[in-house]
This record gives sequence, C-alpha cells and structure tokens, in this order.
Amino acid sequence: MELSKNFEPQITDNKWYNHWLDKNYFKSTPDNREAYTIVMPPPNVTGVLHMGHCLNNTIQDILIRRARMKGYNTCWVPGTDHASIATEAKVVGMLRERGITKSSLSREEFLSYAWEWKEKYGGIILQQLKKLGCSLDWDRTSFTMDKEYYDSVIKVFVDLHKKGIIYRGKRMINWDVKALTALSDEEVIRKETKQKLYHLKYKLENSDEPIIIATVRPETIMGDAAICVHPNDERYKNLHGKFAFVPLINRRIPIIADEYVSMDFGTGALKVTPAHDVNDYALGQKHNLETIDIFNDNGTLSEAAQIYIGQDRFEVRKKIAVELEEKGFLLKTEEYTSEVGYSERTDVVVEPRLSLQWWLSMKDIATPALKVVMEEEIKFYPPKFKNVYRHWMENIKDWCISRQLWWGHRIPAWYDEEGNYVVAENEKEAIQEFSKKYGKSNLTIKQDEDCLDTWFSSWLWPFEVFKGYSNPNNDEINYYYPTNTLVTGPDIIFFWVARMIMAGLEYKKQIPFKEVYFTGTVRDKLGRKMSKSLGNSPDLLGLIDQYGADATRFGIMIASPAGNDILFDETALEQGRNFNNKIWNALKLIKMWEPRQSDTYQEENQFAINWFENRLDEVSKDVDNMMQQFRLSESLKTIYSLIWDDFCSWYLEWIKPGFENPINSSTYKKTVTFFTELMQLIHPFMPFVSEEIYHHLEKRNDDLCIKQLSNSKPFDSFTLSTGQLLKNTISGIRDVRNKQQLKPKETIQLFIQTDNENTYKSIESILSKQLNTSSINFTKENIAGSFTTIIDRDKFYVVTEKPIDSTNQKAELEKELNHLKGFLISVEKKLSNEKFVQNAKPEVLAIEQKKKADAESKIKTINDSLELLN
RNA sequence: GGGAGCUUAGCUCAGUUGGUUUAGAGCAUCUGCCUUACAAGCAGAGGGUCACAGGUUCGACUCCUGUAGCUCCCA
Repeated sequence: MELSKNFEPQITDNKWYNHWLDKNYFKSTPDNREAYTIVMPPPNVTGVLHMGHCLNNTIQDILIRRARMKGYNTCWVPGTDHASIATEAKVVGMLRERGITKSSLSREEFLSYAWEWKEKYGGIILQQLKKLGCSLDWDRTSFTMDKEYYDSVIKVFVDLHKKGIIYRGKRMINWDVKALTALSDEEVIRKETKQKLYHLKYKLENSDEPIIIATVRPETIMGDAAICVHPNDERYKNLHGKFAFVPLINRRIPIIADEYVSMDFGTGALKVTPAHDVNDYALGQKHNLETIDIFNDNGTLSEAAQIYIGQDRFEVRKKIAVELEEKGFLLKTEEYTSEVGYSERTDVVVEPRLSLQWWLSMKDIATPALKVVMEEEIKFYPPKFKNVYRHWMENIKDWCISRQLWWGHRIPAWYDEEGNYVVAENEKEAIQEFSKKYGKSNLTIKQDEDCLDTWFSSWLWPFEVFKGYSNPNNDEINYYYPTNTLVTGPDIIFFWVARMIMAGLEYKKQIPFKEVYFTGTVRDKLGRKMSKSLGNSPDLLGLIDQYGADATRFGIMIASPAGNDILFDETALEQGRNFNNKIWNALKLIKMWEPRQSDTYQEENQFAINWFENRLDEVSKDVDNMMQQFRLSESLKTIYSLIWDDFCSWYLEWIKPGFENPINSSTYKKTVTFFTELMQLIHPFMPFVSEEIYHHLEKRNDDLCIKQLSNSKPFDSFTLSTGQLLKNTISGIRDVRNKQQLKPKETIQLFIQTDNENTYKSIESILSKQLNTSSINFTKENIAGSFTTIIDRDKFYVVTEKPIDSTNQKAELEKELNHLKGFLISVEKKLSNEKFVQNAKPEVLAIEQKKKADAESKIKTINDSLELLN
C-alpha cells in the first residue's frame, strides 16, 4: 500500500474514534478488575469548547487511557451542568430576540422555553470533546437536572433542613441587579476599580461648621443612618452624641463613635449606610441604627430614597454629585482606586443588600472535609493548594444557596397565607407537614419561587452519576466510588472541590476522590487570561481541523506542569504536527524494508538492538514514575525524545541497510516490535496517530487502544553507557568532519587511543557506518598529520586525504585546556580542604578523586597533542 | 491589610533529601547540507556570574533572613 507523504489526521481521527466506539472500548461495567474512575467536571450546558476544557479533558483522557492500558476497568463519566444563572441569561436573551419578556411568561412557560433551548443547543461541548479524542463512557452522560438527579438534590435539601444545617434567614447578601438574584460570596469577583472619593459636607445641628465625610457612593446618602468616628479621634471628640443632617433630604442622623473607623482614611468620619454595605450593616446592628433600603431590585432608587426615584444608581451618582456641588455640599473629589465586587456571571457591580434567603451552615460539615485533605486521605497535586484550602475552610462562612431564578432545582419549601412554611419533598408531604406542625389542614399553600445555587446540585456529582444517593448501595456506586482522580482548575476549589468533599463525607461517609490534580490557567503568549473581550481565545475546533487532534493535544501538554499557568503558543501545535510527521516517516522507512528481508546475519545490528531494548525499558520505567507523580509534560517530553532522538536519529540510522540492500529479517521484526511499544507509550497522549501506525506496522486483530502495557523490565546500565559513548563519539567526530568541511561522501581514517578497546570493538561497525570511515584502528601513540580530538576519556585521530586544517585546532585545544585547568584547581581546592575530607561522605570523596584523576589525564593528553602541533 | 507562590539561556520550563565534571531540555538563533523516510527534515554550533544583598556550611541553583519585581487567593 502506498503511504501518503504526511500523516493526515483529517482522515484518520474520525475513523478511529468511530471504531473505538463501535468496539465499546470506552464502555465500562463492573467486573473483577480494579476500577479506575474519573468524573468529568461537568461544563455548563451552554458551554462551547475552549482552551481550559481542552487542557482539562486532555489530561483526563491521558490518565484514563493509560489506566486502561494498565489493566484497570476504566470509567470516565461525561455530563453537563444546568448552570442556572448562565443558562437562564441565555434563554432570556433568546426570548428577547423573539420579542418576549420573561415577566410576561408564567414559570411553566418559561421553563418549557428553557428546556427547548437546552435540547437544541445544550451539550454541544460534549460532541466537541469527541473531536479531541476523549474516551468517555457516553452511555453514562449525566445532567444535573435529570429526573433522578433532580429528586436527589431536593431530598438532600430536605434532609439537611431536617438536620438543622439548612435554615432561612434575613442577612446581607450580594445582589446581582441584572440577573435579579442573590449570589454566594464565591460568585463575586473583586476587581480594582478607579473611582472618585467625594468629600461631602454634612451640616451639624446647632453649629455653623459642617462635618466632612468621604465616600465613593454619594448616591447612597439618602440611606445614611449615622456618621461614625473613631472614639479616640481628637478632631471629633466634641461631636459624640451630637446630630448632623443628610444633604439634600435634610434627615437628622446621630454621630456615633466606634473603633471600626480608621482615623487616617478620608477625613476620619464615615457615613453609615446599613442597608447597602456589609460593614455598615454590622455597625448598624451594634448601634441599633435604622436600615433604610433606598434601592429597588434592579438597582434603581426606590421611594425610600425620596429623590431620583426610579433612576439607575450610577446615573444618580453622576447627577447627585452635580447637585451636591451646586448646592455647596461638595468640598472636593479625589481619584481613588479600590476593589469593587462584580457578579461572576453578569459582570455588573454587586449591590450588598439585606434579604431573606436560604442558607447552609458550613461549620460542622467543613470540619471533616478539612481533615481528609490535611491528612492526605485526599491528595492535592500540586500540594501548595492544601494551604489555600485550609485557609478557606478555617474561615468558612455560611453559604447562601437560594437564587431568584426559575431554571434550576426549585426550593422545596411551602408557605401558607400567613407566612408559615414547611420543607418537604413535594406538595402532598408539605400539606401533611403543615397539619403536623401547625395543626392546619385544607389550606392553600404556595411553593417557594426560588431555585437553588447550581453548586448545590453539582456537589453531589461524584456519587449521584452512579445513583449513589437515589439508589444507595447499588452495584455501580459500590464499584466505582470513591473515584480516583479529579482534574480541575484551582478557580473552583471552593465552589466545587471543597463542597464535593463535604457532600461525599456527609452522604457516602467516604471521600469522593483520592487525588485532585489542579491544572493551570491557560493564558495567551503574553500571559493574559483568555477572554472574549481581548479576542485572544483561539478557535479550538479550527486548530483541531488544521493540525489534528494529536498535535493539539501535544501542543497543550508539552508545556503544562501541574498547577502552573500555561502560556498557549500555536508553535507548540506545529511542533506536535511535525512530530506526527516524523513518526509517520519512520513508518514509511520501515515499510520500505518490509519486502526486502533476508536471512543474512548482520553483526552490527546486535548492539543497536540490544541498546534500544534497554533504552526502551529504562524510559518505560521513568515514564511510570513520572506518571505516578502526575508529571505529564515531562513524560511526554521523555517519550518525544525517545522516539525522535533515540529511535529515529540513532537506532534507525544504525540498522539502516545500504541503498536497496536487504535487511536482516530478525532485525526487521525487532524493529517492528520496538515501534509498536513506542506507539503504546505515546498512545495516551496521541491516540490517533499511534493507533493508525499500530495497524500499518502489522496486520492486527486487536487495537492499540486496549493493548496492555507490559510491566517494566530491568535494564543493563553498561549497555546504556556504551550506547552513550557511541553517540558521543559519533557526534564528536562529526564535529571534526564539519570543521574540516568534509563532504559526507569523503571517507576518513580513524585512530582510537583508549584503554577500552573491547568496548569500542562492540560498536566499531556502527562507528564506521555513521562516520564513513575507510578504516578504524587502535593506537598507543600520536598519529602525525591527523586532527586530534578528545571525547569522554579517549583520544581520536582523524586522517583525511585532504590536508588537515589545524589552524583552529590549536585554539580549540587550548580553550579546552584552560577549562580543564580551572576545573582541576577547584577540585584540588576541595580535596586539600581538611574539613571537606573529614566531613564529606566517602562516595562524594571518591567522586572528587576520580574527577581529579580524569582531569589530570585529560590535561596530559591535550598537552601531548599541543606539543605535536608546535 | 493578611496569606501563598514564583524569579535559572532570547522564549517556555527541568533541576527529587545541599556535593555524579564551574547548570540541563525543547523551541527560537547561527553554520553547513535538497544524503535514496522525513527541508514540517538532517548534521553541527553558540548562548546562563541560577532576580539582588547578606547569612549558615568544608561546600548553596538547592537551606535561612532581608530587598525588589511578578502572579494568585482572602479581607
């Protein structure tokens, strides 16, 4: 069969993916093998594949594929998250395009649109993962709003409420004025924001002098309940207990003292607005201040503000500043940068607000979840994230779990007309509860309008995808849980990782996973985060089309150490594509030999075969170790170099028969075996090209995808060091040839001066072939008229037909000599230091002595050569 | 403001209990090659006082302290 010039992923990728699916290789059912399980972090159902997913899922696929080849029963579960805020926003947007507003719809109508949208556009990302080659068990695809999953979420809510862990309370929350919902603290992103600090004059009662306060939010003055100063602040001591008037509306407010105020910020006097600031709220509670909420849900001013009613908060800020200035209340403004909270989903400035919400008390369930990580029952890679985790868990606050949205799990609480409520799984049970709790029957009750935070469902993911809560102790949950490895970004360590650990311990009494691998953030070449506004997110599917899935996987994996950010650079994909091509060409070379096998014994191949076999064993062992420590980039680099350098550049050149000459048949067979093993090693990283080559190498009845890796064998270090000597010698003499500007076809005579003639004899035939020598001889003396070079500890003389150009030789030898002399001095200094000789370990001492001896003998050799030149 | 981490060749990174030649790799650069698998290639080469300043030690890229710069997390 004619092989194409280059590897063609466009043809190959789909072919093999479909073949693997047909063969059900990704499908898992419990059996007597050990399980290796990963649950995929479910992307938003609205999501499309971006670099973060690509990195994350490539890593998971590498782990899963390698485990599959190591004999585990691997199960990788796909799925999507309903992502309440994000999805609801998309649906609202879609409706707006059709001229429908959410408020004109009933809940049921809205939800039917939402489901319609989900069926039509949801889960595109899962199809895209197939392009990447992800070996997911598709029959297990889960969604956080699947019927059973939904019911489990509700049951968990009811259970936690019964245990007193979930409660209802009026507290300060983060309000998203665009999505019109509460947010948890974790959904608020703090960003440095340039603002203006307004210095405002408040009139004092019975005084002509005003008191000056500084604020970045002049639009909230109508909600002021007090002015607060530090009790020790001399400037204001006479004002404690006095009153001032809010500008424009002239409301009378007290001046209070509290140590909370910092004397050196602004003027040292703080306006207290309990309804619109978390700290002010606490202050208000402490001092019994009035809470005046001057905002509507959507961030416009309410009746309570008295002025600017119905206008947006930021519009009002501009207008009120002008009015304050005109009326003489504004003393000055200055530039001021501080952190402002923005909604993670809608990017609007979050409004702190007092609100009645559902809360989850975290303290008790956090304690065991902290313990399992600190004691490494769950291991974090890299371990630095343990600290981050501990810090958050030790300072954990209650979790606001209600959201004022329709798309999601509806809170299972029912209210009667008097505002009494019960929590129950459904309306029927709620009615029963009412009669039990309040002795009431035949009443009309209404279910809570709100939904639960998305993370309140995804924290059940590791067990509920196996129906571990809805159908406890089923065969699958017992087999697959706890899962093995969670691969995720550090940005959701609190949102998700911590809460899964809590839920796992609460409901399965077991950790949800044994290891967590935190990936880095993918950034662009300049180190900036990928973002829509910067337009620096590459089109992934475009890249896969252009370079192929293997090259894309290679490109993203080659420079991504665990926990460090990845600077994405398209040249890495080129490198991947070139690597594909290199492998492909090695295949072409070997296929050329296939019909040209003979039985003639080729002595020179024995060393090459023996060496490569050992090298393969050595690298297999290294890769095993690295994979266990999740050093994936390093593993890939190591295999890359094994294939490109050791196999292609050295081994294949060493055994390559002359032009149109036959190849020894056993050499050929060995080579096919080596190539197969190499494809096996690279397969988890680059599944398509390796599977394709596997089938080209020989006619096969099985597939590489499930071919089992053999256990690593011991290797012989003498053979490996001889191989290294051979490589060094070839490189060294090639350098001489280069410098003498010898054409490849011009032969040389090589003389070797060494104590290890036998070693060189075992590699003599390869040396001869690689260096195009007419003869190789051993000598005890200098060879006149030669070019001399020292490689490792031996001396080589190159004799050519052209006269030797020795002009550079002298300079080079002298350079080497100087280096060695300097080196020798440092070694001698060490050895003449008595304390070193006394304290250093014997091995270290021996090494230093050997260094000294080597350096001395080399110096002597160089001096001899220099003498000859003079 | 508190905490964590980073700083090694032009770029991206290794460097595993302090001593295996006065530091390694890939990419990029330079030189020579269209050699009968591969120019998306082959063969070579150059390039670093390991951020800075102290300290511990016989010995520091590696341990300690401080300084500067960058990143992240929390308030």
